[in-house]
Amino acid sequence: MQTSDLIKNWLEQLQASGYRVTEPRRAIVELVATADHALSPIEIYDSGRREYPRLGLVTVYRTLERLEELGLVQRVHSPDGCHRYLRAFEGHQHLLICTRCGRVEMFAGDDLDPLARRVEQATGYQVEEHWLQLFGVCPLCHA
Amino acid sequence: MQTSDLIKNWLEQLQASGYRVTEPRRAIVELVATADHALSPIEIYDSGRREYPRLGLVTVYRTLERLEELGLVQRVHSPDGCHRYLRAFEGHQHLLICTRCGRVEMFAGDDLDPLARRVEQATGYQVEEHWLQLFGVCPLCHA
DNA sequence: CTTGTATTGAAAATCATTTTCAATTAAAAT
DNA sequence: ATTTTAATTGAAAATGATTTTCAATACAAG
Repeated sequence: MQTSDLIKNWLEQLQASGYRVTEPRRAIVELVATADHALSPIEIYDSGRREYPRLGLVTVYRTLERLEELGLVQRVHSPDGCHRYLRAFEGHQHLLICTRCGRVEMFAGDDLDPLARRVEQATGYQVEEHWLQLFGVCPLCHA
Repeated sequence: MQTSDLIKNWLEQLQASGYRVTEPRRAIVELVATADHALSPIEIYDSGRREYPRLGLVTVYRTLERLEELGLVQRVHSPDGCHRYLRAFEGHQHLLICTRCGRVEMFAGDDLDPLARRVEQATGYQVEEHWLQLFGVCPLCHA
């Protein structure tokens, strides 16, 4: 899919879910849908203001919330405790992070559901969320 | 190892690393070394004050920092973004954390290696480390 | 027992995030 | 096209977690 189509698609999904398509949302969607790395709310705010100067940080948070609801973005937990947001691909995705340059790759993780279910049975827990991250060195950093 | 020995051991390690053994630290170590679930700083503060009423929250944070340095506790990232601290165990363990009470179960390092190798081939990354946490509600918190 | 320094806790600062609320604006209804 | 109506917005203030500052305290070395 072309990036312009992706943006259009996200906006359509917002609308189809009963949300309005507004200028601030357009600016945020444009950034997040096309980003090649995970963005923090403040980064989105700063970049977004270049596109739409009246943008408020609160709107960034609220829009990310909506996009997460719709499964369009996924939250990334940084070791420092603050959150970043990444475009979600289909299905549940896990992260592979380069320990040298910080680049983030995603990979499919359906594999974990059987494990989660096995652990549920063994422990009696109701597993709600799982979080898997791999750390490694990306091909570019090998050189 | 007896819990009393564990506490003594932690305090000795603090001292051996050039840190002083103080009343506040004793109270904090007593709590964290013997806890059966991951504790948040504020929980440690509240419980710790029963043992040593003049305890300050700042000291809790600082002591946890020291204990983490020494590899005695490990930090656990909650989905809500705040941190909990857990006595570090030997070997590679994965965590299942109750999002209500912070109780932690451990399950054996069920082989993620095949997955890691598959991801390596797909991405060209050299995977060095993996980190898996499950979040859920424990049986006790269902009631 | 004295002394030097690590440690402490209260208060204030910082940082991420949420809430409140009056003004604005998208989109449905006319 | 214009009106209407409710969703949305952004500024400011509130919140919650964590960090910094700094003068007072207390551990442990001498």
